[in-house]
Amino acid sequence: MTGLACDSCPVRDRAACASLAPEERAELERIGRHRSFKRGETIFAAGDNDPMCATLIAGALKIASYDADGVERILALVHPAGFVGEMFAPVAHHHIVALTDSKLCCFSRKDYERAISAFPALAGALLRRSAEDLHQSRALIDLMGRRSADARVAGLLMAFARAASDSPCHPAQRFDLPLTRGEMAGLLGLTIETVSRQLGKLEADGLIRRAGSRGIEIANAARLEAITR
Amino acid sequence: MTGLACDSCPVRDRAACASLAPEERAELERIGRHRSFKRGETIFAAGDNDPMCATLIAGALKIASYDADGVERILALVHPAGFVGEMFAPVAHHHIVALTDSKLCCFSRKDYERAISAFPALAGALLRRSAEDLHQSRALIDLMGRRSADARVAGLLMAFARAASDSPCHPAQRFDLPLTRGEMAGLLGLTIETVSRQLGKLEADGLIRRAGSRGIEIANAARLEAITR
DNA sequence: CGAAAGGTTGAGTTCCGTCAAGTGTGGTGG
DNA sequence: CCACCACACTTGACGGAACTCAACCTTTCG
Repeated sequence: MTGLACDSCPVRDRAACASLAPEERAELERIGRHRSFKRGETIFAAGDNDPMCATLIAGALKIASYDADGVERILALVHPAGFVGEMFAPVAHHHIVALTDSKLCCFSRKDYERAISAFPALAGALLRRSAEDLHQSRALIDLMGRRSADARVAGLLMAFARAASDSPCHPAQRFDLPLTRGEMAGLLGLTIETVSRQLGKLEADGLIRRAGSRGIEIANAARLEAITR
Repeated sequence: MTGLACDSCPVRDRAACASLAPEERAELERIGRHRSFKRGETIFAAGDNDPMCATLIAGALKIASYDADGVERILALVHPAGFVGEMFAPVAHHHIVALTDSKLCCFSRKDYERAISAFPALAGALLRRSAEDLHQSRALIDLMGRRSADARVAGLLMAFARAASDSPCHPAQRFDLPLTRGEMAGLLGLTIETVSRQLGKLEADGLIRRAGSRGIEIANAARLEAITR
């Protein structure tokens, strides 16, 4: 709920606004504001008709829908520098919830639309982000289309390992799961129990080692990758 | 392989180029060319490094990946006025194949990139298309996340019914399946046999009627919708 | 300390994938 | 015109994988 300070923003050169000239960014800074959310808080709810959009500065979000039984289905994860919010639909389609304590840089849609038409570079940057999001979505579809639970869980672990790595090509060998079992299940279309059992089996087979309930160490990346198909 | 004729183009006011002023469109017309593909032909293959992009004029496409066993996984369907091709990645990520005989309006990526920076309206229009694609992807993720095969098949039928309808709100009551059983299976992460059995069961339960292998008539939309969750 | 939330494990059952055989149907060529 | 073939689709039997239900363990937090 504070003013902005783009100069010290941790995502200042990765987010969409990074493409702007200094004076353009000053204008964005004028119309946006920082907000913080605690783990589990809902940022936008499906059906909201007071549309907002935002860049994630720190933390992590999930985009999710809930069926009639209240079962959560996770449609996408959002990482820092990611952009969320409906720019074109009249109402929000999905729930956006903080996975961890998070900071966002929020804009009213009307203001942001004006900024897009005023600053052509912004449209280009958003297009690039959107293409990236689309690619991530399709990667998830690919993952969920696998028919066996072990392929899905192994694929998710490899995806996390890649995301946790600094170098874009080599996956991290050791990382913490960013999701609960229930969230992993919601992402993969499985149940909590199945995810838990598959992790146990991967450990028993010597493909991974576990430290606590969240820590993962990849013991045999090649075999883990091989299960993935 | 012919020149363009935007004036008579069937998607002239729905595709991305619709946002352009006449003289801008004339420039696009100069750098693009029409190509036709037969059902089953590959338009772009994953790994292509001679990147192209295109607007679909007529027909239908699938974006797909293939696992080590050759099992096809369909990541997205593309309808007329849709845009395909990687604008940002160095190589194509997925295969793009014609589902039916199709016509495309193709551009080299380099040319199209130039057009985007020259004509800001084009970036906006592509952003809108991209947001739509992203929404479709998430709808598919939602569908695939359903745990039972009947919910997935019923949901797919409802999606086709909505797509086949002229009016955006009410689903068509009668339509032809645009996909083979194998393609439906690849889209939903099921097997051909399971899709076939679920269709049989939906018919036996009186929720749908079938005419030939492709014709579908929705007999009880409410109950079909209810299964969907 | 107790409660709540996340996680694991076990037993039983249902569902879906696999394998296999069989039924159209459209297309090609004799 | 018909024989043949390829392809899409259907149907059945079977077994294994994943879901359900339930109990229990662990960690965190008030």
